[in-house]
Amino acid sequence: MQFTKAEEYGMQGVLHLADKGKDEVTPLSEISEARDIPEKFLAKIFQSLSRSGILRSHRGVRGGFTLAKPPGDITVKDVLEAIQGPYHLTKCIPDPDSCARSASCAMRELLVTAEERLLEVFVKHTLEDVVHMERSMSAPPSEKPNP
Amino acid sequence: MQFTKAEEYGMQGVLHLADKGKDEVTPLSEISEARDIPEKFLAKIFQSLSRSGILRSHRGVRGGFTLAKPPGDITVKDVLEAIQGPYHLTKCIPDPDSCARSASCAMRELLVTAEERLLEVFVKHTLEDVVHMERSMSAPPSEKPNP
DNA sequence: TTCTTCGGCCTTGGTGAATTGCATATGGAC
DNA sequence: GTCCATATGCAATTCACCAAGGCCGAAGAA
Ligand code: SF4
Ligand code: SF4
Repeated sequence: MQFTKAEEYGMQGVLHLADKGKDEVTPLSEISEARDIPEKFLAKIFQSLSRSGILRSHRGVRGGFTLAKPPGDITVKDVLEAIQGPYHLTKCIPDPDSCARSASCAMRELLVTAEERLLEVFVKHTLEDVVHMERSMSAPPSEKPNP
Repeated sequence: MQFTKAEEYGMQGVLHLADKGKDEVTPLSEISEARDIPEKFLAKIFQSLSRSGILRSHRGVRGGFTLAKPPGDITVKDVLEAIQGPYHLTKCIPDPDSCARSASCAMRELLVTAEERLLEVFVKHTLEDVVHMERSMSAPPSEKPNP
């Protein structure tokens, strides 16, 4: 990365849609206000996500966006990579020829491993998982009932 | 990250020292030439490493740098953090107050996990390990003896 | 003393992140 | 069929930081 605002906002926006159900069309203005995201910025991010087939856009009055697939079929990695392209700690990882030293570079081996560990976390969680986590975090009603 | 040039160069430089043995004083000029690193840039990086107690500097004729500790006592993470400060995917990880949403944000939980997985790799490998890997990679003499 | 090497500070150019603005296209509501 | 809300596309701006280079001073061995 670094984890950019675009990724941050993009995830928030997609989670907002996932939380509302797959087929509820929601305009940018609502998401922008609810999650406190600059509307024009979010528009650009959602365009990337539409083109990647993660969102579906609907123009015209009462238009907006919906998820293109069920939340359980979209991983966090799908969203992040749709926003900022494939993530790599160094360019020598996807393209060993970019560094003359790569063939005998031990650091590169380490970086490949590190990158794998990082991405594993994002691959193994779908939007459904995250929404579920979010709900259980924000609503713990039986924690300490009033005496 | 992103993995910056400073980290890249810093690791290369430190590995060069580790490869030569703990107590061999080596000037910037040699490292700079051997590993193809801009000398002034490397100088700045090594200053940070000196201040962090990873390197020791020696001024004057036949001066240079040495490791301050045995290579087995220095982890890759030590070096990387000395160069660019503590690594965090987002600022809400070390400082939850920086985001109003942090208390009920599931993404943050995911990011904490992802960051841990990434750093584990850097903590578990010392310079000694990496130098050892490097040697075994660049010198496989018994792989295919001449017929 | 002298020469070598590091130390600190300041400057520069370049790149990309994070916005904002405006003009255009689309399609549902009426 | 007209209107208006909405997305789409492109341009431009601002700002931060990375990468590098230059200059002079300090330290220290010979
Ligand atoms: S030196 Fe190693 S880690 Fe650095 S760019 Fe080259 S191959 Fe990659
Ligand atoms: S929304 Fe969640 S992940 Fe993003 S900064 Fe706030 S706490 Fe961190």
